[in-house]
Amino acid sequence: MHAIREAMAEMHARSEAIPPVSPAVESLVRQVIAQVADKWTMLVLEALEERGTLRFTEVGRVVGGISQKMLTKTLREMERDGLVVRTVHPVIPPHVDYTLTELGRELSAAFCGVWTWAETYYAQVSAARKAFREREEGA
Amino acid sequence: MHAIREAMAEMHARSEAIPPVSPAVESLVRQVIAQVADKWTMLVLEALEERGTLRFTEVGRVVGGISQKMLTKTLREMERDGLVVRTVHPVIPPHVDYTLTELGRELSAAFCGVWTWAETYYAQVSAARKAFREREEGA
DNA sequence: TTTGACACTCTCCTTTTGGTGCGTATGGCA
DNA sequence: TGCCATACGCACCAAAAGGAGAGTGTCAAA
Repeated sequence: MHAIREAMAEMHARSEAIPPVSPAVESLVRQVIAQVADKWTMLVLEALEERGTLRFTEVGRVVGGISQKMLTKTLREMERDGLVVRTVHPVIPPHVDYTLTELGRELSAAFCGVWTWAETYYAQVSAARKAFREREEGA
Repeated sequence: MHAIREAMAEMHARSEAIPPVSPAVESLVRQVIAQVADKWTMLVLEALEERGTLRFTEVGRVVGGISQKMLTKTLREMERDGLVVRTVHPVIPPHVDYTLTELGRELSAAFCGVWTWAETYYAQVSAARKAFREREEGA
């Protein structure tokens, strides 16, 4: 009855022994990856990379299709992680702008490969999806 | 009263004019990015990249901390997108194994930069987070 | 005869994600 | 006098993500 439970428990237990680097580092890296490999983060990163400094609404416009709530949240997290600098000009109406830090620019460069992959292979991905759909419809 | 509504509407309308490439391609690329830039997808990709062919439970063990449900879902999506090949050996107990396709290997290579970034800069990210926490506690 | 193994599927439940719409401060403009 | 603009915060709600646990089918070993 509890076969799966035990199997999964063992799976998790044994997985501790597998990582080649220290588990603490591995965990941190995964945490960073999980938060950084976010759709909006990638999009904002790209917007700031190719446009330089932008204001709040400008980021939204360039990214496109993002709600104010998610824009705020994404920018806050990026600021917290040291990817962007938030500069507030105390004027009325408020003026805030966002710029990538060196860390942010490095990350953007790292993601460049993924963008290139997507642009190079998106046609192959759609083809694969189409074939998959047809296979399961035929079944 | 409807200032925000109008601002956002205009934001979305104008955003159509900004992308440098065709909007259809842009949309597809974003779709691909959004699905591929997923935590579990990245982790499974890496597991298969460095271990070669793996069975279902082996993938789970190597990735670590993933539920069966998410493992199934992630592998199915990757199969659908042409990133992995799923081979069923009709024996009992069942034996299914997963291997990266060329497309999958290319994507894995593309993500390599992000992994490197995370490993290189995770310490800077934690430092940034710590500084951020202290700043907001002090405020 | 019971049990375990694999690779799932299904249901139930909680957590997270994300959208909408409202409120806010205040100097400048009509 | 009163509305507009910016960059949010907050409350409410729907949808999706994700985890836990049980069930499945069949054969071989205990």
